[in-house]
Amino acid sequence: MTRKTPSKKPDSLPPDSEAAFLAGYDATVFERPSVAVDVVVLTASRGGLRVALYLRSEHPGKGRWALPGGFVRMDESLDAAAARLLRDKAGLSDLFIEQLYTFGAPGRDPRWRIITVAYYALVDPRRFDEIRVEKGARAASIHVPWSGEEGGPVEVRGDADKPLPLAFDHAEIIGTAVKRLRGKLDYTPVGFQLLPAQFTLRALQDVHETVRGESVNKDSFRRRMLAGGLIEATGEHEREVEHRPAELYRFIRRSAV
Amino acid sequence: MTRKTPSKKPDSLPPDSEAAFLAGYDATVFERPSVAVDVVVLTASRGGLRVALYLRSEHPGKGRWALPGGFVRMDESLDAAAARLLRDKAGLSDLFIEQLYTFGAPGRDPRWRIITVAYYALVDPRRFDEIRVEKGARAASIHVPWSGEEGGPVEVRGDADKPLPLAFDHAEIIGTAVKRLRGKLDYTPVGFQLLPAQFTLRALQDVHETVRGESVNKDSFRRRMLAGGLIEATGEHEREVEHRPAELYRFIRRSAV
DNA sequence: AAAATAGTGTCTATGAGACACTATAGT
DNA sequence: ACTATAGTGTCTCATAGACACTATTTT
Repeated sequence: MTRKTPSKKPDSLPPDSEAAFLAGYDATVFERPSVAVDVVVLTASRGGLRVALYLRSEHPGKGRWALPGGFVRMDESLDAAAARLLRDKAGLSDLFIEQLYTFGAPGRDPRWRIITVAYYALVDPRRFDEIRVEKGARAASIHVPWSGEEGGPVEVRGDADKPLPLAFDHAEIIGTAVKRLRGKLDYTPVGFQLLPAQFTLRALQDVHETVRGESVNKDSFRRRMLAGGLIEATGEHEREVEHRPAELYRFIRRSAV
Repeated sequence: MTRKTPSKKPDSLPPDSEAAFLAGYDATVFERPSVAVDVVVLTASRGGLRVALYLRSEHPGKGRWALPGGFVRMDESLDAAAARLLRDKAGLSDLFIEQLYTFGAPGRDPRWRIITVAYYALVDPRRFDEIRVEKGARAASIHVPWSGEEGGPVEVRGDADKPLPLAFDHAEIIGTAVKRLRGKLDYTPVGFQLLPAQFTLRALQDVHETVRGESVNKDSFRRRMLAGGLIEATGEHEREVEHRPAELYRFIRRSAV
């Protein structure tokens, strides 16, 4: 890692000049923010949207719940850092994961300046429940106080619907993830990431209703999904249900066209 | 600015524990990436999409063209840094500006680790052309080698369609901005940010066609825009044109509902 | 048989595209 | 009068919602 020596540091420069730009450049050699990555691990089931949280046992944010996160290493990309944290803290890999937004308000961490690049990951409920239960890990249900894609912070609740206090600006980060997910649901194949490999149309509809926070028209939904060319029937049917078993479908990954 | 002293640094910790998290935390006291902000200033006219670029006069990237950018100060938010850079480097303020994506590949800057939070700003062609012409400022036209919202790097060209070499990963950053703009055009009032306060429906259609890179149906477009409730007629008409003058419209900012 | 959900067929309302037409400016 | 663009009316087609109906499993 080579560092530019802070030799060139002119006092007066014409504003907006390239030289002024480079002067500002050198200044950061002395003081830099820390850069972290936080991951919003989301799942959807009939009970609603859930997120993986960890209880902070030390200050700051002691006694509050936080997203899995950590600092970016100097030799890894942001995507790699997110994948590493997901693996180390939640024991999950090979998930859909995407960069969400970067949060950098000066006071968001009381210690010093920490800029966090937030990611969100999607996982089906079965794998979500398999998250290694380490000290303090918990699946919290998300309550969205806004409708549509307005955005804003959310509330999370634990067992018995008890509200969980969130550390830092994590309520806003989770809210941003929900907003993004709602926006992508209709136009991308993101919904399938919240389901196991095989699923019924009803399960797919449940996912859409859970994410959007409102019910959708059953007939239209079925037609749209079947006409979309993104799923195909497996020929198999679900078993051990108390009613007529539905056919199982699988998601077709868009092949190279 | 208080710094946690690097006193606590245990050698062996149970993996995935909170203590391990905090150890990783302390490590960053010693080595941190720099954090920059780059702004993609976009405008649309019948000639196509254009972006504001600056010639780099020093290494790295000497002789190449770069987005206006600079380092985030320790006491300002990311949004504030973007607004400051837009004002100082392009002389523009009060524009639509939004965070785009954060680029952090380890090798993207050959000097040392620089993570850049990219923003994009939209401006109408008249104001774009008013950008203070300082040393090296230039409006480059964007050529998009992909269709729809596939994404990927773009090419930029200067006068006489001469290709301009871009510094760092700025071709990818501009491509990401174009992709985002295309995605938002149909579902948000973002198109109006590329027009002056009063505009004709034809001008609005030009903006959509320029951004999307393909022609749209005239009748349907007019109906959609008029039915959308986002614009209203001013009663005035354009003047000094070689044909029937069109009515001028204005964008209605969504009032609190 | 009753209950519950899966899955199908048909009608209707809405909105986009296509096309034909009229209107109004400059030359 | 001719040309270019603005703006309107109407037809058709595709799709979403609504509703009624049939199908298949467990209890």
